[in-house]
Amino acid sequence: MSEAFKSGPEQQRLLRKLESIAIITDDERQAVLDLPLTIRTYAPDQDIVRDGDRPSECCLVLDGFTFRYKLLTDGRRQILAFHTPGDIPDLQSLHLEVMDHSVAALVLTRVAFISHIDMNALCRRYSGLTAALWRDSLIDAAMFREWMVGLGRRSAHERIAHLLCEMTLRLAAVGLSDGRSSNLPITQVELGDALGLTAVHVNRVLQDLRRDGLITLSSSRLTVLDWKSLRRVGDFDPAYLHQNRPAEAL
Amino acid sequence: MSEAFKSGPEQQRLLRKLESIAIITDDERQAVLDLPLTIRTYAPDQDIVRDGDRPSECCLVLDGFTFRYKLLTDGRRQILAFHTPGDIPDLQSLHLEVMDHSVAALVLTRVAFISHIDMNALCRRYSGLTAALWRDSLIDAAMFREWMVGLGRRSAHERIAHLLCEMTLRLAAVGLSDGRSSNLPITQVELGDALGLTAVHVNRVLQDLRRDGLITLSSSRLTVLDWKSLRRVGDFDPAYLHQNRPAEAL
DNA sequence: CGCAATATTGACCATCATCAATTGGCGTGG
DNA sequence: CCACGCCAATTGATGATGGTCAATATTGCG
Repeated sequence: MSEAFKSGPEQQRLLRKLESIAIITDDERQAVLDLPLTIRTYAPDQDIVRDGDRPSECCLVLDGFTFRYKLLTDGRRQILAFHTPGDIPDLQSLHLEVMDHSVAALVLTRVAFISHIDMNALCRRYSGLTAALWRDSLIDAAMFREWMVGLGRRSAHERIAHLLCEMTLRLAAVGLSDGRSSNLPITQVELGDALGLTAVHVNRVLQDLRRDGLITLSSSRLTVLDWKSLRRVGDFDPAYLHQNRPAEAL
Repeated sequence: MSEAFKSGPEQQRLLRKLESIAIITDDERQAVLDLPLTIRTYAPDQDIVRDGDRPSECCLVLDGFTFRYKLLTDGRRQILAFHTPGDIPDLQSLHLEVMDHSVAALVLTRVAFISHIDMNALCRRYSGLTAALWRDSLIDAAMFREWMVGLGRRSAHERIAHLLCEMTLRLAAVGLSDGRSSNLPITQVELGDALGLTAVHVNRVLQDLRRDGLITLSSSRLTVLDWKSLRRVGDFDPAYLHQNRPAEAL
């Protein structure tokens, strides 16, 4: 269930991510490729890191999906983010000792762990990598801000349309969508917990979106039939994703 | 309206903030004290940085309050955060070229600007300062996460009680509250925009909290009469603030 | 003293929650 | 191969939280 690698294809995943958010020099590239990783696999709904933990390593998503969430004392759950391959969902643990939320696998997911010690050594030697990782954590925060707008001020229809736009774009950015159809293994309960809605209401809104010919969504397959309308309904502007290359194809 | 300083009491404000979140060496301390600042003053509701801007400097709150917000196309507003003296509300602009939200003064506010060039030079030379600032931006994100939980999953009463707890604690941390009574110049409209509620509903909930003897709030003065109950109503756990010294006095 | 911003009140209503039951898809074991 | 079981999706009925609209009171302040 757990294996250590030296310079396999897993490091490449991290490298591609970093190169997508900053310019990486040859030295830095090599240092990333030399990073020791520990690979582990998680079942759906299994926790990877828990609220209150004091992690000594960060996790990098390799295959599958993860999500971050917080639980209220009475069991209500708020999902804070969904993560795709290349993401480091608990990067913040590098500088915040104790976790203020949990990270779990959404589906069967392969994860690579990088020790904080190695990560810090890397950052101390290469200020370019520090900047890249810092920037990554800032984009993370930018996505929280946009979700706050949805939770606070958007209607259920707007929120759902917005999320579908965001996920399609993000999956396309890592080659997991052609911008039209994607594998999106998120249940309606999870959508509700992410968007501050009940699963029942999510269901009804999805039916509206289907009826209006905007999307198709069944057995984990999302297809955007009418990108323009979906984008309009969700009032979606991808600026907050801070992707350098504009998604002109969409 | 704008003045340049060398090593005045304004740098002290920044230093105290950094020392509250990380250990700072003597060299680093001196470097912060030598930081060139530009001081400006803003009227209530005046924008300091705007959504879409490409700032070349960061702003440090000296006196007063600021808030960050996003506007929807139809005018709805979501307030993302309130900031007190010592905070750097747009620190993320150091690594994200274009602003994805705006920063404005809540009341008459004095702000110090630090150029990105100076900031980056400082970070390149002192990795401890980089870590401190990075950590600060991660605490910022942690607060967004907690607010997301409120917006998505808490009732109006819970949200308001939670915010009042948070503000009291944060103001106490910078010496602007004794933990009981504080100057909190936030209108009910602004509270609503921060909490995803209407001003009318905020008004009604505040009346409940007053009637139940939890707080007193009028003419910008908040007094917590029953901290324990307020904390219980808001389901408030300050862990997400990542303050090192626990607020045992409360 | 008199505006202008903020707070407050009342009546009415919409969105979304709650509760409960049913359906459908799919993997598994007999 | 099919029945069972489980999980996710769907449907219906009902209701509460919080929104909307509009008027009035209060407060701060020049």
